Amino acid sequence: MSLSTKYDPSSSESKWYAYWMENRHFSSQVDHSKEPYSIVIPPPNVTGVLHMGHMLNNTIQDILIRKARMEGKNACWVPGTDHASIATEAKVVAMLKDKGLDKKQLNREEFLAHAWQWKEKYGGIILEQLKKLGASCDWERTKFTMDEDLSDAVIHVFVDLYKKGKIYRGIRMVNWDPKGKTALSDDEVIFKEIPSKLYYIKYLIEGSEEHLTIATTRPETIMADVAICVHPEDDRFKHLHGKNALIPLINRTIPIIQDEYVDREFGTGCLKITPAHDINDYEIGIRHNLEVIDILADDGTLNEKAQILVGEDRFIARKKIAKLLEEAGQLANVEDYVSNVGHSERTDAVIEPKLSMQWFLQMSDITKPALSAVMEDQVRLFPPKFKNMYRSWMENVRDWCISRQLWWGHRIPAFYLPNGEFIVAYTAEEALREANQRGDKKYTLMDLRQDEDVLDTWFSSWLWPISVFDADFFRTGKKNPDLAYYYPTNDLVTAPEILFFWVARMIIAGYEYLGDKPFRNVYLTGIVRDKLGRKMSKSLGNSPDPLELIKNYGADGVRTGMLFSSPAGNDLPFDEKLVEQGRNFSNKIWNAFRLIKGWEVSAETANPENSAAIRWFDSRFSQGLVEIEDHFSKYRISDALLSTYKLVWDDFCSWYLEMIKPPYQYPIDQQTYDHTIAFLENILKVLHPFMPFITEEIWQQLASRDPKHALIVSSWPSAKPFDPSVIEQAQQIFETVTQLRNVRASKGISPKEPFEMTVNTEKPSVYESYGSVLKKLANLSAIHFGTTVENAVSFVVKGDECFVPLGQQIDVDKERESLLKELTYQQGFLASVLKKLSNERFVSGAPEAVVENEKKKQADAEAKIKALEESLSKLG
RNA sequence: GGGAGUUUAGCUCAGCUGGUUCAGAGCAUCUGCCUUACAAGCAGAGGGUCGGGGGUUCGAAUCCCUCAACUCCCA
Repeated sequence: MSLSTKYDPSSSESKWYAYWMENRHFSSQVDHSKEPYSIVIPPPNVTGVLHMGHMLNNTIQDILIRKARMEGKNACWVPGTDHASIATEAKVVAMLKDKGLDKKQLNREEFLAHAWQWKEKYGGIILEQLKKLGASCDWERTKFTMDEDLSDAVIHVFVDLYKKGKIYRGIRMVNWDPKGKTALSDDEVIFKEIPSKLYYIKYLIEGSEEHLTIATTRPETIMADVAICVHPEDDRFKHLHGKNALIPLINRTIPIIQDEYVDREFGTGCLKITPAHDINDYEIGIRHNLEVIDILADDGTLNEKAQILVGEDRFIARKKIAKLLEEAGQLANVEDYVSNVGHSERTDAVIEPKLSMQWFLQMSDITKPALSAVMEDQVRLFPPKFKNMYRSWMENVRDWCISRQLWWGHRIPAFYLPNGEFIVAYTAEEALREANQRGDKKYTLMDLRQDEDVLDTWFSSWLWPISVFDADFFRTGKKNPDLAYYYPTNDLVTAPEILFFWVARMIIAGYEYLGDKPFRNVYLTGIVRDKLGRKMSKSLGNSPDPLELIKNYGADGVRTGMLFSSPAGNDLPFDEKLVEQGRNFSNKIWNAFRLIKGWEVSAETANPENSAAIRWFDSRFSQGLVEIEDHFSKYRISDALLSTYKLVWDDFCSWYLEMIKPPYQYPIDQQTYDHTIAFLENILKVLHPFMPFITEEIWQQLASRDPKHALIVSSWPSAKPFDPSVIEQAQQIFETVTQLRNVRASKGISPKEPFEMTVNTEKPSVYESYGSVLKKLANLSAIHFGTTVENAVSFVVKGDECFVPLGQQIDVDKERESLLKELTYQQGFLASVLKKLSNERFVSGAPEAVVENEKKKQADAEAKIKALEESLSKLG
């Protein structure tokens, strides 16, 4: 036989993936004779490359989809990518910069041409990488959130929600990057501790000689002040209520107001209110109906509203104004201070809070069905602990800011007229028509100016479970056959960090547009961390390269390795050891196959001695399968894998194969061989979702099969009813074998030296049917039945007393000691059981089954004690 | 500041509505083996009183209170 002792994954992986693709095993079409089972992939960014999080996430999806496929369902896993406005635009800007091009020199169309070029070149990389992992997506259905039809869907939804009155424009404070001249999302802002100064500035109270002093880190913004705020309960300032103060240098009058927001302990207890340049001040400004004065231009210089230092950069202005204040005698003091300052992830510029006009989706009503769907388990979260988080978010949700100051994305379909009015319409033509119906003025397309902003990426991906099947639905309002058949999808597998950003919003869109959930179950994976518990990230460089791992350990090894320690919702502390374990498991399976493949089959004889082993494994397999199915039904994928692992390694390899294995160079009988092949085939089926490549490889080597009978489309095994006593009996034999091996190991006797064993039992038939097994696995030369043996080591298994005569090798004192130890334990056990049973309140209070169980324990313990006492007396 | 979660063997985790002397699994560790399927392996063994304290109960890892540590979300 030429099979290597080591499984080599490299050749079979590409071979079988190509085979599955060629035979279109991943593809799915509407077929009403079959139950649909669908999953939509959480679309990775087009900028993305495969990282460990994707590996975990997509492995789980692939396991679910492969199992469903084998269960005869019409399994459809839709892949795709999302356009990731911010990340992609940043990439493209960086790429242009490398080419010596500045985004500012390009117009929108030119920039987008570059962006699409970039997308065509790099956008598919991550999907190709998923294939290496074995992902059985229906690639013919691959979608991209900026595909023409999906883009149309987004625009239709925007128009629709606007017409329903759910989308509005409003002012909002954004993170402004004065260097990049763009707004940033909160995720793109990095906070750093920066040493700065706290300036104490004196403001004159109007109509008096008195001053009050405020402390600020941003003296350059005093020209934008609109009030001074004190705490209403603060006795130090009660006499100032209702008075006004004068801003230093420019002498503008501002009111002194009271608000509980003020921290009396911080600084002087007086707060200057600058709504245009601080989010908290902005909110106070709204509460007190204050005006907003914005003194900063987009590039971070002071504008004419500042009145002084116009045109100066904000940091230079800060120094200059401190000097001016000092000269005017209005700077009381300067202290060193460390403040937490937001910086742009990309330009490192200090972020400026800036008010700007944005588009919002009103969330108060639209979220209601989505909240109850999860609370009432229409959509089930795994693990369910996330329900709490989900609820608190949905109950306190704020309106969703859906506009972004970028070019790459879905451009907002709002068209402005020269008079400042705007019209939301699907196309410019429609907007024009409406504009001309509105009034007597006649406009042309040239008069319309479309909003410059694009929509938040989530505003397209929230439609994903609908639009991948039927993007036209949003236009036609009629479901196409795909949507009618595959929606709602079955499972969604994603990370808890985007439970709100994405999952909740998909549920919202599902109910808003189809009146139904987008998926039944949401499996939330953990975050893959390194050994030190840090999140894996490119900047830390602590993430292994997934493709490298696949190369070294095989895709099957990596898949199982990742799952070994990955219960739903728990973080996964990644360790290459896990992947090694996965590889070793592949190897174990491979070698079991090598053993079986190497057997010569003799047609003539059946070997009746193997029938007990066959009967046992048949039962054990069904038992194991029930356990595995149970784990799957609860989305405990990791536990399902571990149960499979033990079924294969311990039960099939370590026990079953050892039991039936013929001696070297002897043939195996036909009957045992046939059963063994059938067992192996079932095992391959159960393993397939976890380890698709090696199982298909072995499956195809076991017999020549046509594509219709490939493992990937074979039928999932079903558990047969089994007799638990078969398993119990085998368990007894296995324990006996272990005890016998233990005797050898503890006494330093070679496994090659045969033993004779005498058993004192009431059920000799068990030992008779497993006689050959016992002899083979424990190297017994004979099994006798009897009640006593001189000079023997003895042990008790389930009430049966076993003796192994060892002649001179036996140390009577040691034997007695170990028997006594066991006896003491059993007596203690019995005592505790009896104590319970003699307790009136236990017997009357506990359920009958529990009491019954205690009585059984009593009987077992008594039998064991009796056997042990007998053994002791025989030791003399 | 508000809310949630976690804390069980060296590591990662199971332990459902309290009931076997209940303390489990995998990995790691230790011992002995290259026994012709597999040293990426085989056989055997050791290891925790369930974060601390208190309570309820015939009985608590499991329920309640409290303290502590860690994590996350929101502000």
